[in-house]
Amino acid sequence: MSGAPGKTAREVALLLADIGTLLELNGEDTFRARAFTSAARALEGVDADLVALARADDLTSLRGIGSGIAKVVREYVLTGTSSLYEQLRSTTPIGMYELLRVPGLGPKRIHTLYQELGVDGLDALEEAARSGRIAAVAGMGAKTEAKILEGIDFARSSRQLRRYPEALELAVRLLGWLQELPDVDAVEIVGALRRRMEVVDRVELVAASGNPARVLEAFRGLQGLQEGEHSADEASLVLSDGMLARLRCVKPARFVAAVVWETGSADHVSALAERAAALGGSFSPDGLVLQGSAKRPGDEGILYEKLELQYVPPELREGLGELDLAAAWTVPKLVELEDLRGTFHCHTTFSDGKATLEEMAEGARERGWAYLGIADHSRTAGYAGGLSIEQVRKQQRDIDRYNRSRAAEGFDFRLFKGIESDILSDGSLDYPADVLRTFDYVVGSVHSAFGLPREEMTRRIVRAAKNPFLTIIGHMTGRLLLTRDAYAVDVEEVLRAAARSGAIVEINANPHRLDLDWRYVRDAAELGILIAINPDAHSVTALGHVAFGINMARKAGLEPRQILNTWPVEEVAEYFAKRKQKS
DNA sequence: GCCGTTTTCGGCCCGACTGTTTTCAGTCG
Repeated sequence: MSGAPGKTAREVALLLADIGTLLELNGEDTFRARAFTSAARALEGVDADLVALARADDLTSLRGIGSGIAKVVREYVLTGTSSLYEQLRSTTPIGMYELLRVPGLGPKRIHTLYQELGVDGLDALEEAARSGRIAAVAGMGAKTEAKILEGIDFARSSRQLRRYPEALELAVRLLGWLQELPDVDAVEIVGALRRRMEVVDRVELVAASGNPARVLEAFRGLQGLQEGEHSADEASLVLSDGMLARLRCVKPARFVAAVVWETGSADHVSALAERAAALGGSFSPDGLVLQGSAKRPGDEGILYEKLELQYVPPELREGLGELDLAAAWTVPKLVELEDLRGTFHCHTTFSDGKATLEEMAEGARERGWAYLGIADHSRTAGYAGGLSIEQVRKQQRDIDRYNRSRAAEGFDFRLFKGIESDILSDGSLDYPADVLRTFDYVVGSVHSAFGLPREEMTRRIVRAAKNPFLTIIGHMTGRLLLTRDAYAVDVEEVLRAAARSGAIVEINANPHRLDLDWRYVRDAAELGILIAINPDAHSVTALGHVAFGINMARKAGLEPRQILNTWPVEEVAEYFAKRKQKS
């Protein structure tokens, strides 16, 4: 759990990104800070042995890394620490990070507020705003102050929360550490994380041991963690970055029941308890009792069976009616990652992607996929290198050429010609009809004018959903988890329009989005809407984001057939062609 | 701090929007 040398590229990327943020917060030159940020991004997808490169003095061969950053990386991978990072950390109050979560506050203003008013965290920010001192700072005024005050609640509410991948990473490390303990017989990640929730407020684990007290003692002694609350069979710790970790440790005979108890939502678990009571028994944190005797189910399936229920996968244990399905033995056979044969929303170097068309295609083939849809940004998205009509034509020629050469080589793989077209303010798409017609499919997304009134935004997206050129509605609400709320839109109304027009709805699998929200995906599925799981990948590695989308599809109870990317290539092509015929 | 067949210095994705301003800075996507 500590900083041994031999860092992975990912760990180095995290360090460089953190340094970039710290430099910004310290009011350093924007371009210097950006150099660290872009070096971090460049390293994210790199599969290089940084230790070897550092030893060979060859780090600068990597794009985005010059002599200055090479020194930082070298020190970090060889010694496990970075003096630049330590120095920045020691002079930057920890609360400054939280200020970045306040909408309307960027690094410049944060630095100014720190210099002028000593604002070093959310509490100080609120105090300064309430006393009217922010409006008095040069360059800011009453409106800025009011907006900041509004944003503080948002920043506070997301303080302890973590997105799934970050929480999972921590949980896996704790899991590995626990598995190494000689006293531990078994460990399982439980709670919201095991239910694959998109955001969690804590990491929870259950361990089995003949000596729970000793395991909990070791857990409480973990390096770098402060002790929180604890009771007889559990301990909680607040980690240095504010995340909460909780361990429950029980005797092996109680393990399975404890795992089920700690995994389900409160509603799911109380429904299980009701079920046990109806059978004349009981289900509690201590275990399952039926016919007067304590049961020791060997696995979770047996526990559900003893309650005369079909097994319920963790993703569905939310208390949303899943026990009715389990009692009727009609739990859906949930989609799995292996069911995917391709995906449809990927970017390339034609717009703001990091990998070329060919690299993305090869990445998809290596995953065993049969097809990949390329959907770069459309021309209005200037900030993301959106494609002019000429570039569209060029890309389509490249795709045709690629497909021909694969076919000639006998490979069973196909690229689809798509585009992520901006849905403009009036609900129209971003190219004239004669250009839209040339795509196999169109993902329509909102990237601008987020502040439209709810009715207008709904009208805008409904109009797009009715447009026969639009095939898939991309990230429906524009939310960025823990960063930006969904814009105001009547999702139900858009879904009804999509159901009528035959538009597909995307689960954007980027772990920062996971949009459409799985709760609405349930509604979409009930309306018979077809779902696409799209990684919104800007690199080959990010194709793997589809796994997060699968999590959401499973939470929504989807079976493979309800998801376009599980279909064989011929059926997908046919669906696209039919959709276009309506235009 | 990075980068280079317009540059080893002087740029750095770029345009819309907002609020603060009297010509622009900061944020956002």
